[in-house]
Amino acid sequence: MFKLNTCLVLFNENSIPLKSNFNDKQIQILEVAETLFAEKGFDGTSIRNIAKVAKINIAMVSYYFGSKERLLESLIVYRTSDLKNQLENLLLEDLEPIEKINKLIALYINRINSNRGIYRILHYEFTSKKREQNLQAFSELKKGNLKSLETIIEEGQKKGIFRKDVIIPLITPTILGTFFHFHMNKPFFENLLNLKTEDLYNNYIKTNLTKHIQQTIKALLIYES
Amino acid sequence: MFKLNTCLVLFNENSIPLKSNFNDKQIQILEVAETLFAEKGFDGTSIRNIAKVAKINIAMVSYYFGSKERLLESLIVYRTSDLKNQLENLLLEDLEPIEKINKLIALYINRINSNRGIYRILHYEFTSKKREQNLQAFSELKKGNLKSLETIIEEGQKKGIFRKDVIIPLITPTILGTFFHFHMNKPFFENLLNLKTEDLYNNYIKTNLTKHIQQTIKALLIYES
DNA sequence: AAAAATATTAAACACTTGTTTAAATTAAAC
DNA sequence: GTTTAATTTAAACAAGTGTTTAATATTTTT
Repeated sequence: MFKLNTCLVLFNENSIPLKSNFNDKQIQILEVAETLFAEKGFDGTSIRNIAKVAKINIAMVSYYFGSKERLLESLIVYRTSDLKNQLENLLLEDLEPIEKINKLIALYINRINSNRGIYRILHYEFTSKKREQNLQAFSELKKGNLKSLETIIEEGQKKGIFRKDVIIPLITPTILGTFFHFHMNKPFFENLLNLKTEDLYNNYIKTNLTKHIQQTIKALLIYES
Repeated sequence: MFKLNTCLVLFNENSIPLKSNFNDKQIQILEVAETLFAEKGFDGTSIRNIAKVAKINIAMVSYYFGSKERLLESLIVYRTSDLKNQLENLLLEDLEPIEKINKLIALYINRINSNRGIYRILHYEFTSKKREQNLQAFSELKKGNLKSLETIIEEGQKKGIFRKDVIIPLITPTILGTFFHFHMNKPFFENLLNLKTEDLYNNYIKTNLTKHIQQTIKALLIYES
């Protein structure tokens, strides 16, 4: 009588995303959900809320995704499926380690800033034990990203450019945490730094904030105390 | 017939907290609310939920705080009222600038880590426009904290120890953001760094994470490129 | 064009939400 | 000890929650 189309990304044995076959209607729902989840949180957003904005019937969410929880899962898959590849391509480029780090930072910040919604959601919907099940795929992504960073830094250490007493897993928190904390306090910094328009705000992130993070990580990796 | 005791902190013209006169019952409710809000978010926590854990009647929240929203306001007041003083005392200590910075970082991390709940709540319940009203008092706190940091860094710059091309308002995001991002991804790092018990986790924050942040900020402030 | 599969709908489901009420209990004041 | 005030309670309130159902409309396949 009816078909429940899960449409999740398929993974092979090496967990490389093969395809994410969401149809137009699903994508429409996903993008509305992304906006609302980011604005008001997962629990703060109701299905009726999503349906109204997306101009669909409330039953369509269950029909296309099964449940609200699985809508969130699908959203993560939809948004994180190609970051891995981008990072792996960066590794292969012919650049000095510090340049790779700078590019990695710029890539992270730009990517997160233009997919603001989903990363904000990831940043704090997945802390509670309740959602730890969904966390599996996300955890794999994070491990892969860390591996890429590790490769670059170890390369720099071998060349004698980077110091060896840094705790590599803590560098990601510094990069991403700086961005998130800035963005989480958007109204505060808009006011403090006179970033009256959305353009000014985004530009500040793309230039000053990115530069600050690059400067910080470079100093951390190179400075001899 | 009944008295509605708001019990908010009183501010004088200089917005210095005079006293926060919550009674025992209110504090009991506040601390349960803090735990639950931090665990499951504001919207994810129901009054019945709080009442059950705190072993009180559900009407008591409205009775003592007026509403769920005002319970959150009270919680913020209850938890943030003495940080300002601690920072101002640090400024007066007779220490080298870099030592002051290190102490400020340790103070921040320790304080946030032992009041984990409320800061986690502040970190992401106050981003949505919806709660911007409550944001006023919190914004004042942040401005004060920034002022303290600025004083220390400018002192170091005058002494010729610190470089002058750092963007001071972005240092707080690096300090706090690093901690928060680490803490937000607790399950991930517990697994990655083998922090099996709560003690091991807390100890890692108190030693390694704090050291990493101090090392990072020191490098940023001192390193000449 | 007929049949089958898919998409969409409004209505109902059972349940949870924050808040209020009015009665019952306990504590304080006189 | 009686009266007044403060606290606590169970019950009810209207509104909102995620999900399911069965009927209808649309599209695709034969």
